[in-house]
Parts: sequence; structure tokens; C-alpha cells
Amino acid sequence: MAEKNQYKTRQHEQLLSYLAENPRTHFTAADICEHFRAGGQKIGTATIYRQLERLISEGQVKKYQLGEGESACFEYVGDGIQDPLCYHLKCERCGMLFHLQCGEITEFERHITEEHGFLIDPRRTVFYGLCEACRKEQGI
Amino acid sequence: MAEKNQYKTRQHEQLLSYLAENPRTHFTAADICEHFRAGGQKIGTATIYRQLERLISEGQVKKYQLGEGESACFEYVGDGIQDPLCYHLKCERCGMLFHLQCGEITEFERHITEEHGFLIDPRRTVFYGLCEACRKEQGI
DNA sequence: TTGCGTGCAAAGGTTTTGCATGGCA
DNA sequence: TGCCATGCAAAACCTTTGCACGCAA
Repeated sequence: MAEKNQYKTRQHEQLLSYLAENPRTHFTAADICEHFRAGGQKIGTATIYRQLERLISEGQVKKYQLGEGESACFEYVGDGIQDPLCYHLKCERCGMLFHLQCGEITEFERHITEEHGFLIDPRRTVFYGLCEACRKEQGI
Repeated sequence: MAEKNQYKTRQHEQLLSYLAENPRTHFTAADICEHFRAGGQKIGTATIYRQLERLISEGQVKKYQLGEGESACFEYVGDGIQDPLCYHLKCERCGMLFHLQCGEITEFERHITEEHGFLIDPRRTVFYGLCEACRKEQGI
């Protein structure tokens, strides 16, 4: 969104490339740090956070606060033109995260907006519950 | 849920009473600490957290992680028999929290369960977005 | 040269944990 | 007496910030 006087740096390029090569994938800041540290191209933690902040404000990356006590997750979404925003389902038992691409939810959003006056933001909304596999294991 | 060998202590009684007297109210751990500190009946921070953990596992209290960077909120829900479980709507702009009592959502839950295999847990699911007042102020 | 970006280390805030003591049953 | 609960302080954790230096333009 905002394009100021911003420099191209090794760190910026590498971070963006790494995220862009892994769309629909969630990374924590620690994940990213570790990736570059292991690859011998270390990027400082503060820089990771500052670059992520920049990419978020540009709209290229989304930030999700998924679980209590868990660190935030970052996901590359590019220009956001190709993919509609999707919701997340998080299994409370196994911790797995699912992407929900569903037409039905549009109807539900409209209902909430029109009847309850509330405009839902998919980027921060996470449905918690039990995934199919865990339900079967628990016989629910 | 789990009833082990647990003692009745001043701290346990006072914390439970305080929460039960304020149903449908969200407290942070710091709120609770401050309440008792100000009342001259101090309860240590660690004890607050440990008692909350106990009440949560008993099902008397729910924990919500509402905002990124914000501390967790705790809410008394009693035995959960009198009130149907409700969802929460949290406004990202003004921070206000709303309770959503809505029949439509039942339909949506069923869809998610049947078509996507995921069983939603209302107690931990929070919808983020913009409330009616904030939408009007922003002209959205 | 200008000023944004980087990295380190330190600070910030919330929650957890170790350990000795205290209190219920 | 036996065991759980408490409280303090320290640790753990994630994220932000201050500051001097580095580097893009």
C-alpha cells in the first residue's frame, strides 16, 4: 500500500523470496530466523520483525495470531488478487491448521453484517475446534 | 470435569466468588491481581494463574486470547448449563467485545462439520472485525 | 552525502516454574 | 501427618526499541 523511500537490501530480498516461494504456509518469526541461520545467511531477529512489518503494511504478508501463548504466524499472500481471503481452522487437539475455502461462509458473513452490524475480518478470525482425524480418534 | 483432591483455600474461594459475581465480564490476570491487592486481600500472581488454570479445567472459567500482544482474558461461565454457549465478536478498532447469540450460526456450524469435517468450539472461537459504531465512523 | 536498514543487546510485558514455606484435611 | 497450595523471585518467551554502524541510492 504505502511505497516510501525504501531500499533494496539483501535481507529484504531474501525474506520476500523465501516467503513468496512458500505461499499458503505459515511461518513464525523464529522459523524464519532459523531458516536463514541454518542456511548461513543470517538475518537478525529485529530485522525479521521490521521487514515483516513492512511487508504487512504493503499488503504482501498477513499476520495471524493463532493460539494463546503461541507466537504470531506470517503468511505470504502476494498482491492478494489471485486468492480470496480465506479463514483458518485450527485443531485444538493436534494443533494442525487448515485453510477454509468455502462459499457458504460468504452467506454467513452477510448475515452477521446485516443482522448483527458486525463486519468480520477473515485475516484475524480463526475457528478453533476438532479436525476430522482427531474427531475419529476420539469417537466424536 | 476433573475433581481431584483439592483443598478449599482463601484464595480459591475469593477468586471464584469474584468471578462468579461478575459473569459475562472479562478479566485479565492483572485485573484480578489488582482487585485483590487494592482490597487488601492480596493473592500472588502465580496463584491467580494456577487457580485460573484449575477453574478452566473444571469448566467454570473460559480463557480467551483476544488480541495480539494483549494479555489473555478470563470469563466466568459457571456450569454452562443456564446459558447456551455463545460466540464472541471483538472489534479490532475500539476493542469492544460482543456476545453473539444467533440461530443462524447453528446452521453454519453444521455445514462446517458435515462438509469440512471440522467441529467448531464456540468457547475459543472469536470473530474479529469492525462493530457497527466503528463502521459508521469509518464510513464502511 | 543522505538517511534508511541492520544487528546487537537490552528492555518490555505476560505467563510459567523452582523451591521453601504454609495450611487444609 | 501427608499432601496440596501459596508466594516470591527467577526464568522463559515473544516482540519491541535504542543506538551505533553499514550500506543503498
